[in-house]
Amino acid sequence: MTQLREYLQASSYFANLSPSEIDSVSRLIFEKSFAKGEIITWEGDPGDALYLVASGAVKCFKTSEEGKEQILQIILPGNSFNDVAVFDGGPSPTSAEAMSLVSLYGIARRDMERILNDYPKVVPNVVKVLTARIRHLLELVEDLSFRHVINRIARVLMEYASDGTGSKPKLTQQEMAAMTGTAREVVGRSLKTLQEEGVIRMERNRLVIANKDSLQQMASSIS
Amino acid sequence: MTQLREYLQASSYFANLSPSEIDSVSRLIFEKSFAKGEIITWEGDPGDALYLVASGAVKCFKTSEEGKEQILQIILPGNSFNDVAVFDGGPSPTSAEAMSLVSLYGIARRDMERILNDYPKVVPNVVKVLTARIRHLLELVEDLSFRHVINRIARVLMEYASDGTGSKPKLTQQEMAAMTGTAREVVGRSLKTLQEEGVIRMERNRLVIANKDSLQQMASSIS
DNA sequence: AGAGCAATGCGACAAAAATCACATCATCGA
DNA sequence: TCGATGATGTGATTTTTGTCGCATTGCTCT
Repeated sequence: MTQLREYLQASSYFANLSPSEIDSVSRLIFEKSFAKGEIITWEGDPGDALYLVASGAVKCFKTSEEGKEQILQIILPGNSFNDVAVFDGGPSPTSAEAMSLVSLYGIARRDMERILNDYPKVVPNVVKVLTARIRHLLELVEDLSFRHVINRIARVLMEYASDGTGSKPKLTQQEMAAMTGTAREVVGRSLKTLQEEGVIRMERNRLVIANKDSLQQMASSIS
Repeated sequence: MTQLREYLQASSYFANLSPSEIDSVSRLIFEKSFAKGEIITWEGDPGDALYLVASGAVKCFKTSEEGKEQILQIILPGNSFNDVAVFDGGPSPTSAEAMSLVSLYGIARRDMERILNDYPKVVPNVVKVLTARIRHLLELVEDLSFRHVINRIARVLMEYASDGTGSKPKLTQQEMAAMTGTAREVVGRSLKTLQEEGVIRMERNRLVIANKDSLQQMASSIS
């Protein structure tokens, strides 16, 4: 329980609440776990609850009629998903799947409404989370519209290079493809190219950034 | 002035305020006009003010280093832009340009903060505007990632077919290209294809939807 | 009316990305 | 330890999209 309170204290939604307020909020939270590969929410489901990731990683994605997948965001510990549907009452715009063993803190929609009402201090936080989401999506659009696949992949590598905390999951080529809106084979070939250019290196089945500067350059350049 | 109050009464931000509250809000608003082609906000500018479109049309877009343009949204009367930067205090993520003679109602950031503070009833509206923006961007990502150019164009045609109110501006091929993330020539070819298939028709320099059903089908299909 | 400029039309070609078809490699359970 | 399954590597080929170059057309502003 103390763990939960500490988590809330550090979360983007409740960072500025007093200990006693945190305490009230914590009483509304339920916990839930999912095994790797399990679906947490389906696109189109009603947004019954908002989830905060306590541990593990969750991917938010859309699926096309033809089965292609586009990952919109990988949610790491400390961040939330399913916010949009909870706040506007509409159907969830994306599906969410556990990328690893995941444990979540959930808040039912009703309770979130109550919290917003009772603790107006939370409002600016909500607004910040939503605007951050918008900025993130704008970047994704920019990526899809302006950059070539190899540059998008460089960006993914920059962002998801393991930081030692182990919170960022190792990505498969399939997942990188879903993040960059392309096909798995194309990712493989791009990685090969990056390798030939000495930007990255494969070490015993592990991808290592060999030249961070040139990767950064690839990540920001357009062509 | 009455006009302004009526406008606010109907706007997504202030719809549920009482007449006297609307009155106070209206005193904070300044008016501004722009000629067709004028830039209203540059990407990267501080978000000093939020704008509501009173008349005309405004395009929000990003520009790549190479000069390619991606339109994110066309803002028609009743809707707002520059919200994100105003609410999170960061630089504006997009540029905005007048697509026609435009008149705007502006609210300075400070004043918007004050309004949010004084009239908590506005909060849910803000949240709704932001979530709507997120949903719209998710659709754009879906489009860019899943659909071919010709299907995206069909969607644009469906959405921007003149509705008789005259608020939707006639789009050039260049603009459709910027909306669908492609090149002008490709738009031209796609329109030609749609024409050959009898889906649309060109009448004295005016594009007419000949078969709404098949256009709808093109717009929703993936391949 | 005509100059000038923006918007189009269109063919030819280049480039990027998608698709197919397999072979190979890793890893994780039983 | 041995399959089975999932993840990769890779060539060949097709589709789609992007680019170039230029001719036309249409509109706007004197």
